[in-house]
Amino acid sequence: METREESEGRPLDFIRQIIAEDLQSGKHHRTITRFPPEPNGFLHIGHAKSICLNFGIAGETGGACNLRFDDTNPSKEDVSYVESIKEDVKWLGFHWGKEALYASDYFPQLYEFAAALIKIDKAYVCQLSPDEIRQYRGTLTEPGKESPYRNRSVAENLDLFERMKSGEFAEGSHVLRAKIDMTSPNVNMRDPVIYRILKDHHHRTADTWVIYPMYDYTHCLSDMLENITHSLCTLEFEDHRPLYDWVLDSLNTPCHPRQIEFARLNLSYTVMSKRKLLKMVMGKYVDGWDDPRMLTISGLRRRGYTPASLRNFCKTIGIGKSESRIDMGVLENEIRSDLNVSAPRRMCVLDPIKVIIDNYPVGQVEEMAAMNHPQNPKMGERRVPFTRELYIERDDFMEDPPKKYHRLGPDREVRLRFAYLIRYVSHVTDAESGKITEIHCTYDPETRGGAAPDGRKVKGTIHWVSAEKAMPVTVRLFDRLFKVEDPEADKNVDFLDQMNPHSKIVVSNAMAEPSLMELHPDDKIQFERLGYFCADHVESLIGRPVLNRTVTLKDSWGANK
RNA sequence: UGGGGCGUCGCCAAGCGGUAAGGCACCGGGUUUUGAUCCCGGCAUCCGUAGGUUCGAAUCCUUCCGCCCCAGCCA
Repeated sequence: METREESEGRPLDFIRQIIAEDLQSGKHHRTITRFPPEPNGFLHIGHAKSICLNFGIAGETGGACNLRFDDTNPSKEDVSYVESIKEDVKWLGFHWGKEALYASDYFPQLYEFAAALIKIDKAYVCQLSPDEIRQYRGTLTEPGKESPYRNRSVAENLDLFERMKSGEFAEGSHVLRAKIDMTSPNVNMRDPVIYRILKDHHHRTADTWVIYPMYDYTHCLSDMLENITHSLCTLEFEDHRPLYDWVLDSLNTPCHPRQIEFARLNLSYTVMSKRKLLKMVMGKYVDGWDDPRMLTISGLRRRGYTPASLRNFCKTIGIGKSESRIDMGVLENEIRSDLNVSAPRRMCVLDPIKVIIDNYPVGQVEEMAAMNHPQNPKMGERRVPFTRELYIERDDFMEDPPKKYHRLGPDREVRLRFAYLIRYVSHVTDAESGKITEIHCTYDPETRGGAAPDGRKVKGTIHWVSAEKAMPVTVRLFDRLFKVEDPEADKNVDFLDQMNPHSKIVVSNAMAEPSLMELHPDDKIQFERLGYFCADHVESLIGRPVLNRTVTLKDSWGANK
């Protein structure tokens, strides 16, 4: 019973249950997991799920989690990716042992294991062309047939494999195959290729090797060499588990990790495959891997998400085997609840309309005290200058408002947050454009700070900024990258055609309160009534912030409009 | 029509033979100088389907249905 519950009383997922049992039964005394990214792209939120799982389990059970780069395909991999991956894992708040590991470090051992497989007649060099290999493999419903090279002698195989390694043969001319069963109903077991010739420059081993081991062969042995106890991967590898086990069993290794598969993460209104993300980056559909709209770790970081919010998100969605698509709202909810307690409040007007307080002295400036957080006085307050001419949000005035509209309109009185109650007098409309250019109001001097001595109620509270003292800032409003919940649902439509053309709106002349002068890159704030924003850590300077909208506030009014 | 998986509230997800947790969303109500936050309440007589076993089933057995993955010298 105890093993099913975490300290917080949350039930254990099926993987943690298995591990708890293994620990209790004494099968293992310490768990070692691993996070094995291929350095061929940036990490995304789906990887965060795996990272939180693997590092999380290690942390909870006093074990360890290795960061191991699965770098067996030099044609797709690059050092720049290993750097970004390390940075992202660290940023998420996790630590790997002594140093990062690389499958490529095991190439010499892997080669020896392959030779050993040949010696026990469980691997052979095959000279069928890629095309022929496919034909010989059979189909899902028909068995394959054996390669004519399948029954070479051990000596000949050893010689050929050695010559593959020495670079004697051309790419594609020879492969090493496991000798298993061409009639297996599991296609992965029909003599899978375990080594191929690739004359590419490897980011770590340079030109030392011209033969590279395949994933199925490499992964299990790497796990074994690192004494991994539980090898956690996604569902599509379920069919590969027999091969994982076959390699280790055939080599009779001293350690045999247990592979367990779980469902990968899908989120609504986005795509998660690295291939597709790469396509968006290369095709300039977004501004790079760390574009704030991207669900990459670096994109989310730049957007203003915190490590804790991502970790909480992963905890919330849980681990299971059923394929799911999580609503974006769940992710947004996590960052809101984090920023709600930590982000200082500020005021900014995105779409300014001028308000003139007719009875306020020209040239007078008052410094209004504004709390940095309504529920947390410890966060202190700042002063916001109030003057005769102000800006309010164009949305906060309506000529003919409905009853339920809690803002400014003809004959209405509203509160300017932390300032005064103001009453509508008149407004001016530009004859040509029909746009309202200014609104005249009067203020009640008795209501300084926003409270009416007579206790009268007003329609609502709106944010504002002094027209003279405001600082113009650039604000970017981000929205979901895709128009549809599942951009991959329709196989006949290119996912790129489903992108949301309005996912990034740049507001270059928003008006912010002067305290934003002090904002540092990466600082996170809430603009009252608008949402959470952060100073873009690439493009901001102190005194000249570029703000990214992380997420809007919940809006029960906008939703009913 | 080969093999491997999965089907519990709109979206996730507990449940492990004793009579359906929780979160998000949604709907009410209260507080509020952010239509935010916070608080209170509501939200599956039912667990893809049809049978069976049992005193008792979402949990065990069988049938059928639906969905996903696999035929890279990618991972």
